[in-house]
Amino acid sequence: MTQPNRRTRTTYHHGDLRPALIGAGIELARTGGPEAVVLREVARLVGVAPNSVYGHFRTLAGLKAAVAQQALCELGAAMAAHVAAVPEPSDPRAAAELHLSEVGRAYVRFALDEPGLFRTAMDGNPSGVGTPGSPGHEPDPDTGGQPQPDVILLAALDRLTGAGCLPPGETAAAVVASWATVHGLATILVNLQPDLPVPERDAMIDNGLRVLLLGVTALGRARHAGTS
Amino acid sequence: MTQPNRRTRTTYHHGDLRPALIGAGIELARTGGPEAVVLREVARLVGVAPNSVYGHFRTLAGLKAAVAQQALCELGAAMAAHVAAVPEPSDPRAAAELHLSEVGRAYVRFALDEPGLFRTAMDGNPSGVGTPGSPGHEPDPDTGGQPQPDVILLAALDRLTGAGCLPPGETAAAVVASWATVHGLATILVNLQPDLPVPERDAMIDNGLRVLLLGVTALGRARHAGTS
DNA sequence: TGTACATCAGTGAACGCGCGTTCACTGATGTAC
DNA sequence: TGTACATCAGTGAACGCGCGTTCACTGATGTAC
Repeated sequence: MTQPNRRTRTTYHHGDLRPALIGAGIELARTGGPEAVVLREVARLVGVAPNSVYGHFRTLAGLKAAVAQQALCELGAAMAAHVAAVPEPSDPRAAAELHLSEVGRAYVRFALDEPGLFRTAMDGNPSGVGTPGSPGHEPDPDTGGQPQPDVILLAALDRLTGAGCLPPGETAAAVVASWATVHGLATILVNLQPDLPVPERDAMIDNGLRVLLLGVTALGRARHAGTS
Repeated sequence: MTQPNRRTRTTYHHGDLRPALIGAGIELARTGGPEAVVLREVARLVGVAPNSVYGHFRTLAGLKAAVAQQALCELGAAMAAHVAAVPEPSDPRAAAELHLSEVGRAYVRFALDEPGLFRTAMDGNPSGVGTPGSPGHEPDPDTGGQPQPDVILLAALDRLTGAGCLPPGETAAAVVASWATVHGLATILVNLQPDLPVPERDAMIDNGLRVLLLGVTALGRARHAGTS
């Protein structure tokens, strides 16, 4: 947290300022959310004059966008790690269903573990995360090979389709329902119910994911009826 | 929007300053969200000295809380109005299902129609809205008889239970799933996808609500299996 | 009905603060010859 | 290998701003006698 400041540093040039600024922004965001990412504080943390930020970003907004992008990457990485750690049932249908469930759980868990980063990722990020698969969605260029949350979700749904649990024509519905459920759970628990005891909180997550899964898998059975 | 300012006003005393401050706060929140509710701007709008606010609120946070409470009331009122305007199918099961669906739609629609107020209502409002029916939830005192969003949702689920579409033991699951779906839809559309074309947006809402309903009604059929 | 006086509701001016951003600058670095 | 010089990366000081809050105040109101 304490970086070499001008006094401490031996070199005049920092050498790697841009990533250092983003890193400091991440630390501030982790603790205090997006509104804690303040130019002067970032510079202070890195040990550099406030205006030196302008050598690397045109404006504070630029730095904040980079920090948000980074936070989003951390979300993606956390999801990938969580999912990779869950053992696979042998039954392919059960495996596909559990997979979706755990992708969602990972999303919510990240929001709870890192509320500041979660809020930052969702802050100045109008389309960094979004409706995956919606028309006009072009892949973000500078993710550095990190798995993106929306890609992970889409993969989980593809797998469900492959296992015969979800008709291909209903991917859009499954995407939006999954996304809404997990994002709703996350924002409710983080912003509206931050002090909920852990058992209640976990029960909410379990219940939310359970109903989601029932709904998504029911899409296949209800293809004929027009319930909208 | 232009209130009598000190020049315009004939009386020295404003006479009704507290509600006028809240009202001005609401107007600012409507346009610019919670961060637009700024003490000096509120006072300016009402036509009163900045410090006069302290006669009615101990601090800016107090005023903002009152504004958030008011915004929440407007959400409840909008939901009640929307639901009242939807014609009832004669079949009680269909009616109950449509009812829940429309409660959810009203929630999302308010968020889209009044994004500033929606964000304000959800801002400094850790438990004004929440898990209805969760233990420790005491009714808010000064709602002035307005229907509250969580009460409306609970009523919709009760009705579903009455129609035999939802086992009583699964109310908690249905609550959290409904809440997460509609809150997720609302925050995604308002914060992350603000520029989505209307048809796509409406399709997302329809799909989200459709899957929610499938999931909730499936709770009855799947009572035996332990999918969690 | 008239007057003294406590209380109420709002005023005016000022405070200190931290912010984002701009300016002209300087120390360090690397490349060409 | 040595030196001139353009470029790069960060410095230091200052700017104007709008903010929330505090202070001592004053005009208006209502009640007791």
